[in-house]
Amino acid sequence: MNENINNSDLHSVENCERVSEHNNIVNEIQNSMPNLDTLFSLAELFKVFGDTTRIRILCALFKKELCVCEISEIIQMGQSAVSHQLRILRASSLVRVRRDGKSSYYSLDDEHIYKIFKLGLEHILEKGQ
Amino acid sequence: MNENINNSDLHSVENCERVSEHNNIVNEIQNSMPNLDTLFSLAELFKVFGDTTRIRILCALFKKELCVCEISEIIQMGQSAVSHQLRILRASSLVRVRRDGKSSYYSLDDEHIYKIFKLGLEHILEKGQ
DNA sequence: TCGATATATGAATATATATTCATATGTTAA
DNA sequence: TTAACATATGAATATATATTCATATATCGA
Repeated sequence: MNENINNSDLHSVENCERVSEHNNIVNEIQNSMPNLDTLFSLAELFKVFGDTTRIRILCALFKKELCVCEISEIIQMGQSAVSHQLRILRASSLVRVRRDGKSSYYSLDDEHIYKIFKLGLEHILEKGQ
Repeated sequence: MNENINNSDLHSVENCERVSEHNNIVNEIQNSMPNLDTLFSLAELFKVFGDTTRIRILCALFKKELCVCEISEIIQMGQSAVSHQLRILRASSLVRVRRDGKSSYYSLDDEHIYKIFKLGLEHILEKGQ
């Protein structure tokens, strides 16, 4: 958790050199920013994308709906690990499940995923990894 | 690190019920996926977005170039913490620095950031946080 | 040069989290 | 109902990482 904002721990960074502008700039930008809850949720979402196993699962699901054991084989990871990660993806509404007999079939639950994925790829292609 | 793929540790998930299709599906999708290095880099990139402090820094920089002590005040975090996070943002080519006298001025280094940010916001608005 | 300011960074610590193991739950077929 | 299969999940462990503290580096003015 990185939400432990503790003013008393802050170093005494009062004002830097551009004194007159300084406070105006700080206030202006503070007011323009989304509230902390929103930014926290946003970070939580990207955290879900920030794991190779989950990225690989999402990427596999771009093609088609898959059951857990198929995902497990495709990305060469144990069933348990895959299930745990699918739970996280479910909790973020990135995938949905459909039960059919003994199997659970997972599919993407959001049209933003592919776009985010693609923008990320463009960034690393341009800037290098 | 989550790259320790160890086949010998995998459970004996050989085939699920749809036996005939199974191997074809697995192969087809494995072939369609970007290589592991690319997906690893992609996860690394999103990991950078997956922290509230860094998201707040990026969000502050949407408005204008800022020096470290301004960022520190805007997001109400210590100078050291901010510097550490800026280093990570720099390493991912998400921000760039310009030195001017005693201050370092940071700005966004990528036009994808805002788009990714926006898509993420759309997701949490639709799906709830 | 010296002191003040701004930033950067190594080390330590606390916290978060991914994987594994063991096992529970749920489903189907015999 | 029992056995086999598919998936889910709690607990433990190992690893990663965010923040803080102390301190180093860099720039400027007196």
